[in-house]
Amino acid sequence: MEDVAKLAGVSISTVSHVVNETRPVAATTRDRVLAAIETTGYTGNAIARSLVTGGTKSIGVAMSLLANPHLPQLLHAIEAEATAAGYTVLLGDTLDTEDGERAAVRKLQARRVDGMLLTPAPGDTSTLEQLARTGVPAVLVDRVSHKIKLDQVGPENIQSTSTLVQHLAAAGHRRIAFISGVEWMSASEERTLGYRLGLGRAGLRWDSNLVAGGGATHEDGVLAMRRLLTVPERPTAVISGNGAMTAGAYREARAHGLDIGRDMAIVGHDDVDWAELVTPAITTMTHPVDEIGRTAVRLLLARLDDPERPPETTLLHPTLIHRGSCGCA
Amino acid sequence: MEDVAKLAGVSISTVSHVVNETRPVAATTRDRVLAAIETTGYTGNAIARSLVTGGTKSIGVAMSLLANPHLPQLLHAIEAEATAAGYTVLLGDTLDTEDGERAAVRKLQARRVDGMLLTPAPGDTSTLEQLARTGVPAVLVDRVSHKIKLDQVGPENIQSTSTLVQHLAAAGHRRIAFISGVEWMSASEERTLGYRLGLGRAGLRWDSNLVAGGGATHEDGVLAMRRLLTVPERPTAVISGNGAMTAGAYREARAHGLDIGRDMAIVGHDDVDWAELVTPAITTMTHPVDEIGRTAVRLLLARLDDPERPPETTLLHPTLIHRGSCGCA
DNA sequence: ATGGTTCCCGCAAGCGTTTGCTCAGACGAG
DNA sequence: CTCGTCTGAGCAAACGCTTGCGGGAACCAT
Repeated sequence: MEDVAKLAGVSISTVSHVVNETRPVAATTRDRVLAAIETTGYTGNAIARSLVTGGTKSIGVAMSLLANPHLPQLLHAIEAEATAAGYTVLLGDTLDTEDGERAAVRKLQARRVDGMLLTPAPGDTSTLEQLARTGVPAVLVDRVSHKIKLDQVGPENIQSTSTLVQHLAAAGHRRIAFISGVEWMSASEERTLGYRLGLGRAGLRWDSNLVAGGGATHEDGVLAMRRLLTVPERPTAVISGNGAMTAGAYREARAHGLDIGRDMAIVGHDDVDWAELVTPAITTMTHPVDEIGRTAVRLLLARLDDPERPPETTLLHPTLIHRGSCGCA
Repeated sequence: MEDVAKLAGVSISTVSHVVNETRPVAATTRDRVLAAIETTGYTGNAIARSLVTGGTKSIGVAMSLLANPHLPQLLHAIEAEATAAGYTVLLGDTLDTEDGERAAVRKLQARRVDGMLLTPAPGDTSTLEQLARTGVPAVLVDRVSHKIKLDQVGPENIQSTSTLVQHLAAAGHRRIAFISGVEWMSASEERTLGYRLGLGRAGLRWDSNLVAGGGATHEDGVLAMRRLLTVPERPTAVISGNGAMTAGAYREARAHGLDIGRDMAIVGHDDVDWAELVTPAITTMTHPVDEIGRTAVRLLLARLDDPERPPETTLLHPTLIHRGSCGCA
């Protein structure tokens, strides 16, 4: 910067003002400075800037890099939105454990990020408290909970699952089963709730035999489907609580010789990338992942702008992607 | 920090030395400082530290967040290895375009990362030159090129494709086709090379009718397979150049009523997550993604440690995941 | 001419750490 | 008792930038 100033024949403060457009500079002077910057290849030192301004223009993203099925899309959306606002993204892997989360958050804090996007690990609370205590603005992504007074963004689960039920009911199904997710996740609870809600709206009765699960993996889906196929008056349609389990259920149904779409309708949540590669392609509720990412960043920036604004929870509605596995049409 | 010093009744320089263990401090003094740190809740300011030390203990990762099929695994490995060494990961999305790449690299440089991991966008060179010019240590990940004098890590393509050919030949196939990737990627060239090499080793003749492609998407795979199915004396086995095309080829073959594994063997590269969800499951060469990520970080750290060491290119060998789609067994 | 405005721009004080120098005191040896 | 050695700790100068304050030149109206 000193070199630039010297080359342009001005003081470094003028260079600073030119770079930041922080006070009017005579056109000719500005041009000279700009030229000097060009020839010296000067790149501002964000570190030094941060030291004096107090902000780092960076946000931390703490989530499980492996457990999130939408990570690429989500990160892409976050990165784009952040970059557009002049922010950089720092990564922290929570490993989906309390300890990992604590470590990730600490690390990000030590880096003095201006704010954080966090997908909390199961069972956690202490980290959230620490966040609140240290006053680092944060918004919770994807795993939403009403008992927390923080900004949050996530998919809407109740109505969307209900939609799934109603869609199947409209196609004539009367025995609609549900493969539920792991219990500690509020998303699972909500989807289960939505299932019941949908049944009610469709005028169908809840039958505990038609609910299987409590898992999240491919294998869990296999087992759940296996069990559902043994219940008397077996279901003609199955709704799966998450992407991986949908795959397992799908395989298992086919392994039993069922023609998916005809003998058995299968629909799921989470639009995984292979959903349309299998035959029949899977009908799912697809999450507005991009929108979630962007909204999260926007919420964070809004809070950075006005720390006093009341916490806000945004639920984004999944949309039904109608493909072959539900058998209608 | 000043508060800590005051509270402990020492100078801030002593506090610094206690924190960094950078010079012996009398036990009693140290204890007092430590206690003071505890009660004040002091957390070192990484920003200020960076300003004076010149290093940021951070590395930039510049790649296409969307185009890389292994992003989660790769990022996870990178993050873990970096964190273990006390480094933080900054993200930059190249969008897989020259402009995006340039912007990402610039941004990361402005953040003064100590080094970068880069998956270069197609056709790029200018960014690499700039990197070299500005002297920011970098290692190229996944997309390797021999004409570049930088540290590089990526999958080995020639031998591994050859292995695929030989595997099929050993199962009795004589008409083995190849769906090649896009031309500008060195990985594609290498795989094509490996295909020819494998043919040679298996004592088979190269037949230009059996090479289709020049793409990367699902649709490209569909078209390539469609064409292959029209050649006289049609192939009994197909090797696909990348994951998405494998899916397309698979679908198209099945759409033609072929029983994959019996009528037609299909094997591919890139072990995508749905490879074992389809029936028959797909035999593929799976890339050692974790290893690639870890190695990349290690290479970078080594260079940070000794900037003068000669550039090194590490090729990691994919391994054959034997599943049903090749029909042998 | 002269006082008052307006425009531009330079000065210098930090921002929170690290670190080379320096120094005071304690202790042994001569 | 003096001097050389250590050990332990403080001083102050950077690091590269932002920004409040102040000053000089040019211009206008009187």
